[in-house]
Amino acid sequence: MGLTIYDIAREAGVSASTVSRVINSRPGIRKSTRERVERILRESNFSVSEAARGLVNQTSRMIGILVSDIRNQHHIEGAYMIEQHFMQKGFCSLILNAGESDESKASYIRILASRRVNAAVLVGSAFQNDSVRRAIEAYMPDTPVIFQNGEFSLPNVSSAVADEVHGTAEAFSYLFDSGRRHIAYMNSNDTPSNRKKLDGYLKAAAEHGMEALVAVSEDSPERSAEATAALIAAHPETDAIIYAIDLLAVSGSRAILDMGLRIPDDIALIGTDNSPFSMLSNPRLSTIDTKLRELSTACSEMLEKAIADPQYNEHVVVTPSLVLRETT
Amino acid sequence: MGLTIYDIAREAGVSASTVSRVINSRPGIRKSTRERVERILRESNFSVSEAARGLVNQTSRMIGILVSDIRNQHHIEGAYMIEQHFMQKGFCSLILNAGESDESKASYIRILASRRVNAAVLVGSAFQNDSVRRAIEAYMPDTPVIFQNGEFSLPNVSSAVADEVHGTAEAFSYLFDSGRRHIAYMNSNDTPSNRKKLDGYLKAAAEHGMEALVAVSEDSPERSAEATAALIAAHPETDAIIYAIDLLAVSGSRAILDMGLRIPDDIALIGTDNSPFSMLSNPRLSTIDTKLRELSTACSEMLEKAIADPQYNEHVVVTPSLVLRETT
DNA sequence: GAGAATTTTGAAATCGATTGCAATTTTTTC
DNA sequence: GAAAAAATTGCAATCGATTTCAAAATTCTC
Repeated sequence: MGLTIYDIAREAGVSASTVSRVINSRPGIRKSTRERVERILRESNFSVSEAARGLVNQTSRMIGILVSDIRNQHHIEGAYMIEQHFMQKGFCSLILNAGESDESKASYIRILASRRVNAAVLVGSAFQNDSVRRAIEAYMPDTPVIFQNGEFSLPNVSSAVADEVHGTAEAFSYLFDSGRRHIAYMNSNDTPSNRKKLDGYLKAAAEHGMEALVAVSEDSPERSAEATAALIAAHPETDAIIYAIDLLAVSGSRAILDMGLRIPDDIALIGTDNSPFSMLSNPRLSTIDTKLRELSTACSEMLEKAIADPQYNEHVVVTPSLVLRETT
Repeated sequence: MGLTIYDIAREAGVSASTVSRVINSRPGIRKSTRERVERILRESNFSVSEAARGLVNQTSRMIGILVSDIRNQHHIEGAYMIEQHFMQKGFCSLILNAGESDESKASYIRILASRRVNAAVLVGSAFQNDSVRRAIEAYMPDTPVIFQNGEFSLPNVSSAVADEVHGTAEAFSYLFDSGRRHIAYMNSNDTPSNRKKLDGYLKAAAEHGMEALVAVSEDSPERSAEATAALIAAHPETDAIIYAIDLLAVSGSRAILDMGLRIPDDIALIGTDNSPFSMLSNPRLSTIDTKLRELSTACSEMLEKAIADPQYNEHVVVTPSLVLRETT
C-alpha cells in the first residue's frame, strides 16, 4: 500500500538518499535530478512516514494538549489558540480529553510521553494535583510543559495563571459598594480554581465584616436552577449572588425570574469567566473576566520559547477584571 | 535522555527481544525473568517509543479527527464522543482544526496521511467539496474515512448525515399549522449543510403556496441581531423566523425583544441544532434537533467496524425532530 | 542420568526514513 | 586535455522497537 522513498528512488533511477534530500529541500542536488524526483513524488501521491522520520530525527513534531473536558467552551478555546499557532509551524496537536480522576490525568501524561511530544500543555486548573506532578517528574522530566491556569515548581514547567482570589474579591467589593449587604456565593465542583475563587469571596466577606453564605451546585444548568431557588428560599434576604461559573449564573437567573424576583433590582448577579454566552443571556450577565484569551496567548508564547530553549521557564499571572452588564 | 529497550535489557541481563516480550505481555517468558524485567521497567520509568513501535507494526494507533472549527460547540461535541470511545481502545486522537478554505481542508488530509492514522473522521458538512474528495482519493485511498454530516461515494468513506431538508420543512409546517403566514428564514454562511436547510425552507414555502423571505447573517451574535432587526424593519408583517443556527436565533430574540415585540405572540422563533444553550436562553428557544448525538454515535460505531474491516462502508441518515419550547 | 520433549532466550532482519563520509561525476583552470 | 577543485550522488549506519528462527536451557521420561 504505502510507497516508501525506495520505491520513488527506483522509479527515478536514483538512491533513497537523493529522494530524501529532495523531499527535505536539502542543497547539493542537480536541478534536473531534483525536478525529476519531484515530478515522480507528485505523480505517485507519495507521503512521507512521519513515524520513520520522527524516529531518526528524535522528534515527533507534535504538541500534546491535555484538557480535562474538551466540551467545556472555556477549555477548548485555550486548546484552539495553541493548535492554531503551532499548526502553522508544522506541529500537530494531540488533543486528549484527560478525564475526571487524578490518576486518569496522570496516565495521559504517560501517553504523551510515549508519543514523544515536543511539548505538553495542560489546560485547566484540575491538573494541579500530586499524581500529575509525579507523572511529569517520572515520564517527562525534560519535555517542556506549559500549565494553563495552574502551577508546578518543576524546572521544565512554565505557567500562566489568573489571580482568581483577587477577581472574586473585587466582584464582592463592587457589590458591597453598590449597597448590597447579603452577598451569597454559589460554588461549583471542587477544583483548585474554584477553591481560589471561594477564597477570594471568603476573604472579601471577612474584610467587609460580613457573614459569608456559600451554596454549592454541580456544574449543570438544572442543578444550578435548583440550588439557586433553594438558596433564596432559605435566605430571602439575599440581595446578590456571585457564581463560580457563568453557566450556573445564567440558569440561576432564570430560576430567580421564575420566582417573580427582579434582576438586578431585587438580586444582583455576577458570573465568572466572561464566557461567550454570558452576553447572550437575558438579562446580559455581569461577570468576572478571567482573561482566558490572555492566558492562552501567554501559553502559546511560552510554549514557543520553551521548545526553542529547554532551559526556559517562566510563570506569569494575569489579573481578572469586572465586566458590568445588566445583572448588576 | 530517553531510555530504550536495550538499556533495560542490559540492566536486566537479558536481550531486547525479551524486554519487548515482557512489555507486550507475550507468552513464553519465565515468571522470574518477567518479574525482574517488569521491576526494572517500573523503576526506570521506561516508556516505549510509539514511533518505533508504529514503524514496525505499520500502525500509528491514532485516529485523525478533522474539524473545521473546534470552537464550535456543535463540532467539538462530535469530536469528543469519538475521542472518548477510542481512547479506551488505546487510540490517540489527532484533533486538527482544518480551517476555512477548501484547500486548507485538503492539505490536512495530507497531514493525516503522513501520520498514517488508522482512520479519519471529518466533522461538519464543510468538508464536502472537491478538493477534499481528491485529497482522499490521492492520499488516503485505503484508510477508513467517516464523514459526519456529509457524504462522498468513495469505497473507503462511510457517512452519517442528518436529513436537514426534512427538518427545516417540518419546522415550517408546524409554524404554518399554528397560523403563521409570514415565515422568514435567516440563513448563515454558505455550507452544504446550510444549503440543505435553506432548500427545506424553500421547498416547504412553495408547497404551502407562500412567498419565501430569506435573509442572511454571518455566524456571530452581533451580526444576527443586526440582520434580524433589519429583516423586521423591512418586513413588519413577519410573524415567524426560522434560523439556520441556534446561536443566531438567541441573539435575534434579544433584538426582537429590544424592539418592543413579544415572543412568541408577535413573532415565533425556531432555531436549528438544539445546542446546549438553546434551553438556557430566555425565552427558551424552540429548535430543530439535528440529532447530533445520534450522528456521533453512528460515526463511532461505523469507525469501529471500518477499522476492523477495511471493506466496510455504510451510509446512515438520521431524521431531525422539532423541540418545542417557549418561542413558538 | 542419558536422551527426548519442551520451554526460554537471543541474534539478526525489518519497518521507512536521515545523514556522514566516501566515491563518482562534472566543471575549472592552466 | 590532464590535473585540481567543486558539485552530485550513493553506501551504509542509525533511530527504537518487533518478530522469526535457531540455539540454549530446562523439564520430562524411562
